Amino acid sequence: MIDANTAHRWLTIIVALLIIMIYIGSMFDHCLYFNTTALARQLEGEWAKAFEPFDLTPPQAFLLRAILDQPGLMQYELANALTISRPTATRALDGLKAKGLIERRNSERDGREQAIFPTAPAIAMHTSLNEASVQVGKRLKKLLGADVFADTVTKIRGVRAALK
Amino acid sequence: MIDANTAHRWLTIIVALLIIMIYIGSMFDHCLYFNTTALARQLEGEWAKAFEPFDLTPPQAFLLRAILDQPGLMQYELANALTISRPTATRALDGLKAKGLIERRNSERDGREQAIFPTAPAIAMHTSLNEASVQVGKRLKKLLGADVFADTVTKIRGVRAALK
DNA sequence: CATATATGATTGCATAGCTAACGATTTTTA
DNA sequence: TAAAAATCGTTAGCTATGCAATCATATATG
Repeated sequence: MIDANTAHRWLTIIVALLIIMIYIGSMFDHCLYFNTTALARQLEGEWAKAFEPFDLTPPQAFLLRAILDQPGLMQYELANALTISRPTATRALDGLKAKGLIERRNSERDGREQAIFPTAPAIAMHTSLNEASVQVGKRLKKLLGADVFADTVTKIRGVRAALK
Repeated sequence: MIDANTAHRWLTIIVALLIIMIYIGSMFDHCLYFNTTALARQLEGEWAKAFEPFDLTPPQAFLLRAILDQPGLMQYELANALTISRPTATRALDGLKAKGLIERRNSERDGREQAIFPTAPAIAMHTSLNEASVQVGKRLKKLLGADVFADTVTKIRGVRAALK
C-alpha cells in the first residue's frame, strides 16, 4: 500500500503531464479545414519552384497542362475540369493569352462558347512541363513514401466526393 | 482454342475499355496538389456558412479563435500558430481591429512587438463561436464517418510535417 | 561604445479565388 | 412565334495570400 503523500505526488505529476500534452498540440491540430489550407499553401510553394523555369505559377501551369492534354475544350469545361469558377478561368486564361500560350476560338455551334487551344510555343513546352510535374510527384512520393502519398490522395478525394 | 477473329475482337474490346477507364478519371486525379487545393476551396465554403452569422470569414474566425484561446500572444506568434506569413497576419488583424474585436498593445519588454488581446465584444462571442465550430466538425464527421475524418486529418498532418 | 546585423511590424505589389451582376446568345415555354 | 428562362463569358469588387522592401528597435560584434 502506498501512503497518501506518495499518491499525491504521483497525481500531481500525472496531471502536470496531461496539461503539458494538451498544450504541446495546437488548437487546430484536429481541424480538417486548418490542416488542408495549410497543406495547400505548403504544396503551392513546392510546385511554384518546379514551374519557375517555365515562368508559370502553379495555377497557370495546371491550366496549361489541361489545355495541352485536351485542346479545344470550352472555357466552362476547363473551369469544371479544374474545379474553379468561370470568372477565375477567364482571368487565368487572360494570363496565358498575355504570355502567348493559348488562343480563344469562337465555337461554331454556339455563339456563347469559346474553345481554347494551345499555341505553338505552348505545344513546344508540353513534354518538359509534364516531365517537371512527374519529377515533383516522384520527389514527394520518395519523401513521404509512395503508399502514404497514395493513401493521402485517396482520402482527400473521398472527402471531396462526400462534400459535393 | 479460340480462333484469331475472336481473339482480335476481345482485344479490341479490352483496349477500348482501358482507354475509356483512363478518360473517365481526370488528368489530376492522383495529384496531391490539385486535390488539396480543391478540397481547401470546398471546405472554405462550408466554414464560411458557419461563420456568416458572426460576420466573419473563415480566416478571420480562426484567427479570432486563436486570440480568444491565448490572449496576449505577439503578432508573430499568432502568425506562426496559424502558419501564415507576418504580412498576412498584419492585414487579418487590421480587419479584426476595424470590427472592434481586438486591440494591439505595445510589448513592455521589446518595443518591436505587439501583443494582441480580444475586446469585450469578442470575448462575448467566445462560447458561441466555439460552439459553431464544434457543430461544423460534428456535421463533417457525421457526413464522412468519424474514422475517415480522423484518418484524413492524420494523413494530411503527416504530409505537412514531412514537407516542413 | 559605435557600428553592423537581426528581428517584428508594416507597406507595396502581385496572384488567385469567390459572388454578384451584366451582355450576348441559345433554349424553353406559353 | 414571342416572351421568358437558362447559359457562357466577362467585369466589378472583395478577401486572402505571398515576397520584397522599409522602418524601428534589439542584439551582436569589432
